[in-house]
Amino acid sequence: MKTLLQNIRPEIQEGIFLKNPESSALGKSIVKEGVLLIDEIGFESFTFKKLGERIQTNESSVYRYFENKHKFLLYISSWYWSWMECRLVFETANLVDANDQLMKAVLLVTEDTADDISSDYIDESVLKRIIISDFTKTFLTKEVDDENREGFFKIYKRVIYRIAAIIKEVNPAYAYPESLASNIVEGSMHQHFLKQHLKTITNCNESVSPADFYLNMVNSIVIKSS
Amino acid sequence: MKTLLQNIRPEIQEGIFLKNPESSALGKSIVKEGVLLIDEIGFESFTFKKLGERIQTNESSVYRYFENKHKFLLYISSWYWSWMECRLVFETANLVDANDQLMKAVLLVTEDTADDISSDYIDESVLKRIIISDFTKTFLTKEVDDENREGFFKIYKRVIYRIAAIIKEVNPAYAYPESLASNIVEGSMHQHFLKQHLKTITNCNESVSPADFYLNMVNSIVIKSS
DNA sequence: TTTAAAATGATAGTATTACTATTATGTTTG
DNA sequence: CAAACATAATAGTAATACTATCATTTTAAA
Repeated sequence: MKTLLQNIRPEIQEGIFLKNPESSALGKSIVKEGVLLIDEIGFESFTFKKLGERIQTNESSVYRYFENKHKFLLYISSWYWSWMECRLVFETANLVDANDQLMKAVLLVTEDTADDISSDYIDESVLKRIIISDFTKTFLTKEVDDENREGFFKIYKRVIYRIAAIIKEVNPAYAYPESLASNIVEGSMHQHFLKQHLKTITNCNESVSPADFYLNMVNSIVIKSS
Repeated sequence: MKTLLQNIRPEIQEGIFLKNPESSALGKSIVKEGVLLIDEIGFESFTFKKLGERIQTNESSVYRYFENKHKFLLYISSWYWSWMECRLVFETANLVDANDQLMKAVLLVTEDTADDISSDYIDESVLKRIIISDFTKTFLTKEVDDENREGFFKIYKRVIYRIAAIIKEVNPAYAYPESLASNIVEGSMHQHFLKQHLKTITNCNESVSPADFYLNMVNSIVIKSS
């Protein structure tokens, strides 16, 4: 499993990058160190100038790979969701029971960290922190409709469709499979954030994880009523 | 009801503004037109310079009321949640049954728009659109812990506590009242956004509202199992 | 009604951001 | 070995995100 996923290269939508960062050492360094820098200083303070200084290259070289930092965030987000989609496929493939598939899928998208699998150059646990804090910023913009049309959220949406499909299989009568799927994915990121920063408005803590909360939710809504 | 809420002035946490915008005509104009401008051009493109031009005042005058646009967003967010808290209190006060209180509370925080009540100078339906697109940006920053310590999210958290309290009353055995409350509030904003912009990953549309989805959720999770 | 205080307006200035353009230098590959 | 390509270095622009200063207008207190 480890080696299998290690060699998977995500297909990132045309238009997110100017030049494929996978195609060169500099490109990989931009992505790897960019992720670390965003984690350290936050997306708002992150600039290509600072990244250039960090990896001892020129600002203009970074601009040859990505138009701007928003596109960079889209790139690493697509990377993350592509990796998540892979894991969803692999880890539910061998499960015959739809209920088991649903439990596994919900666990995967809501669980704390997944350091069991790691790519050669991107630190997934750091990436996950960035996704929790910054992923919503990729679509909470005035350009969301244009960018959606260009397919920039395709992989993310595919993850939602996949979970919704399992929900439908478990309970075909349930009226809101897509909403529930998007609520679980987006909501679990929110609960992770609250657990770290606004602890009083969540029940998640060291002993209770967002996965517990959402597994319970899915059980009550989809499974028990079926 | 209308007149009652019209006269309510929200208490905004010390430190969010430099000078109370409620204290002058210019201050009110900054808030009123600032809300409209953010709605028109988006929070990312919004600047105090543009706002100054719009209301024919100087950029520096705007800076006398708010340190920066992040604080401005915090201000209008506090305003919104303060108004929501008021409505929660008023509209559940006369309900004796906890179940009814919960349904009403969930309806209030998740429903489409609430143009039944309007303040003298802030357009609530426009404000709600901004909250849906931009509220999460108030806390998805590196400064969230400092700002939380300063009480900048106090009113928002109070809204969550209130809903969580009703959940507990309806079903004291339920293990995740705060998480469910924060999931409903945050999640409904997300569903509203999806309904507008990423329609394929939600079941909400012209005929199905986020309120339907969350009322169903609450019914399955809290009420039926109690 | 005067006068002092407070609020606003106008102008200027700085550092940083978010880029684009140009040219030089190094590095592959056919 | 040369052409093509990638990167480095430098410079430059417009906009952003402010701060400071000082003049003018408004308001409120004596």
